[in-house]
Amino acid sequence: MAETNLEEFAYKSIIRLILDNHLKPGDFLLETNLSQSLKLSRTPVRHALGQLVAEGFLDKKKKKGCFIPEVSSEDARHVFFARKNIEGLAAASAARYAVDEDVDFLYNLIDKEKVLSKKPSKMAYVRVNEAFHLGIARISRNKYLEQYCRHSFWRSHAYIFFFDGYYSGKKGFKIQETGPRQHIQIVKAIENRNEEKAGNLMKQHVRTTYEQLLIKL
Amino acid sequence: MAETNLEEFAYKSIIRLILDNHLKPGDFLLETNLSQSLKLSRTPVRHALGQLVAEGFLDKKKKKGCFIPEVSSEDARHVFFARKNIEGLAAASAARYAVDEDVDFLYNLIDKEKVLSKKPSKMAYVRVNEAFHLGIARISRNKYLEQYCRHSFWRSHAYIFFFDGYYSGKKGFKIQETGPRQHIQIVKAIENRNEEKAGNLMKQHVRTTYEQLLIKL
DNA sequence: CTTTCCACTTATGTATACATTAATTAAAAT
DNA sequence: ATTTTAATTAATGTATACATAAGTGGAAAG
Repeated sequence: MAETNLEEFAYKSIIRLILDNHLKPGDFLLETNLSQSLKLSRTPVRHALGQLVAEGFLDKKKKKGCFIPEVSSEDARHVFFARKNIEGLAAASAARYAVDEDVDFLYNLIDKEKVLSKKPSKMAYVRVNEAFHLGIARISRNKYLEQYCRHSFWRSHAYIFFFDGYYSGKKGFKIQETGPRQHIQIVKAIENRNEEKAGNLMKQHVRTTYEQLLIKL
Repeated sequence: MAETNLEEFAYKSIIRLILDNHLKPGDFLLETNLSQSLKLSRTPVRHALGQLVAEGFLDKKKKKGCFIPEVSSEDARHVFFARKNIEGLAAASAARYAVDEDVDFLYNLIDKEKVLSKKPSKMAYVRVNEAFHLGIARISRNKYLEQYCRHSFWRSHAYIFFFDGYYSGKKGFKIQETGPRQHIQIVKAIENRNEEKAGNLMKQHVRTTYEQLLIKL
């Protein structure tokens, strides 16, 4: 917490709040509340919220406040369409630029996934999954692709949380078998420097995620 | 200028400043300067700068300030790669969702381009060109694609300005013949609802822009 | 019972004073 | 002459007081 200014602290705290604290779409994040609970003035909190809005992770109504974006099936279609194609590009690019260390990194994540499949914990699974997808985005070595991947990934995640009974308190979460299996195939394609295959597998993988979501809708 | 708050005013003014006022990569945009020249307090200016940094249009050094991102041939390659593919997706999507009004809108822009080719003015040309590209992004009816298009377009524009002698004061600007011609082809593909063709033509068009840039480098 | 209007509340929007720190410059020591 | 160090500067970072407007609820009119 030290070594960083209050704006950054506020920014990270708010993200943490969003990811960990079961905030529902439509919920407001009020400057006054946040500054009280984080024990700082409104100024850095306001700045952090502005960042999150600019990045597209929060929406905002003038003179009203910032809130978790509303969900809709149309919006889900849009975000998954964008994500599918952009992550596909990133995976293809990753297959081109990956060095051995990168491949090792991805295999390590897959090992962690295997361990988690024995003792399922949604929080842990989500983290590893995120590390995998954003890891490939990073390996693409293209900061623009990476930025768009990160954005569409996080934005799509609102749906995964929302429709998986996370907010409504359903318990029956279990890790999909398809996820880890597809991850392995993607890494193999990257390892073989097969750009086209890596891209197509990633597109397919994101499509699968979307289709599993649609069933619950 | 009315009907909007000062943060928005500051935001738009700064973008305008960047696009119109010959700012070079590495140039700083200082809160104090801006607030003086825009005749408002630092607060809304600071907020606007924060937005622009969060959106990736400006870079920032802690306790130092915000500045126009540095350029490099590697970065140019990255941004044009992303832009080419994403605008390609957007054009394909536009071919799917365009209504007659949209096609009219695009043909109108092309008419304006034709007029401009007689009396070339870089500023005017750049505006119409931007309206064309962002217009297609809008017609894609996908707000995520649109956001990424807008970002990569603006970011790539830094290069077009920079290497076109805009900063260095060279005068010999003339509108490329290829640009308007390719625009017409793209609109025709959209009019015919030919998604694949529209996408490929747009990719080709952005690639052309990049190649014309590389010659000057 | 419904609608309109007005004051009231609440949260953002803005200005300003002050704190902090990265960078620079000049002085001092080796 | 070069390096170290201390003071200055110039900008951001932060807190706070106040302004403003969007939403709310209740009283008055229909």
